[in-house]
Amino acid sequence: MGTLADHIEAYIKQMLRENQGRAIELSRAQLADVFACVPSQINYVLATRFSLERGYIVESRRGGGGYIRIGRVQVKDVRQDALELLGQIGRRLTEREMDDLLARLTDFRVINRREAQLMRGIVQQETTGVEEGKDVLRASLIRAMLLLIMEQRA
Amino acid sequence: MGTLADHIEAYIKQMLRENQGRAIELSRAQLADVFACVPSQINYVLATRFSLERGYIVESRRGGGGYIRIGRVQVKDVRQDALELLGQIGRRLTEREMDDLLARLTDFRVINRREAQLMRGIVQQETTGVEEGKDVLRASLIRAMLLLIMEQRA
DNA sequence: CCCCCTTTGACCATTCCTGACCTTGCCTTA
DNA sequence: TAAGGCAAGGTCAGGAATGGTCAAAGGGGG
Repeated sequence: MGTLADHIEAYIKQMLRENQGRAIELSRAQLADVFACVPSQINYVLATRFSLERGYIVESRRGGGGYIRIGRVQVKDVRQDALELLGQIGRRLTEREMDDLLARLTDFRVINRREAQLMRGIVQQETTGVEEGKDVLRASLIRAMLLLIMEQRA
Repeated sequence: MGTLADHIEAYIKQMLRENQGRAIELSRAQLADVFACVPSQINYVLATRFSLERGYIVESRRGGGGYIRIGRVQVKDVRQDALELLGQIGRRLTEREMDDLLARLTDFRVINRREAQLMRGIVQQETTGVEEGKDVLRASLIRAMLLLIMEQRA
């Protein structure tokens, strides 16, 4: 049930939860030791699961006393933030951008896992077979569905 | 009662039953091995027998640790009619047809007035400025939003 | 015989994991 | 205080493990 990367991701998120969402600090080498993997695997996890698009901020320093600090982007109101993100979706939205957006909204509890999955499924269905403008259609669909969800809950 | 596709379909449905309807996870290559067929046959079965319209959600991931997850969308009987209506939406949907559809759905209390109005607004917003394929986009948007609403209520 | 559903296979795309090599920062010591 | 050493973390490219797509061939019922 999951790759090494998934487990490391879960481990870090657990740490964040235990720290009430405040930023945590860790050592790359130590974490790699915990999971018995090469240190660069940690970078892979950070790059793919804790990107800015997904709502995380990662800073680090090299050299003696080096560290990696992971925090979440601060938002006053998640709903407001979500609306802004929606506004920022341009005319086009790639699959990756959609995944990042949905992951972020899920992490921030704007939508739940099931809704995210469903939206992915619907977009999948509506875009297969479409030749051109897949990204444009995807942007439209995601905007429509998210707006609908958020307005319904307002 | 006969084709390979039918057997694979039955096999997957059996797995779902045994798992009490909770989502199951499988490996495309392994399943193909079980039935001694090419992996893409699995995709065929998924596409033809486990579509959203039929009440299933399929998500997958490629690469190492890849998987295919199949879950059920819960649709109550009340919504079954609506789902059929949805299936009847063709590739295109004029504004007039959309209005008729929303009116019917409102009459049958599948959605309420506010939701109908909201959907109209969103469709309006997403289609203004679009030159070609407005009806196609409208069909897509309405299908997407209705599916979302119906599943949320399941 | 024709049409539609099935089946196959060649080719493609994505994700993960590792290891070699690079950069940065601090500390010790001549 | 300059040089060298040690202690972090960063980059990148490659290989392996999966799943996806699409067009063409196959086959069975009307």
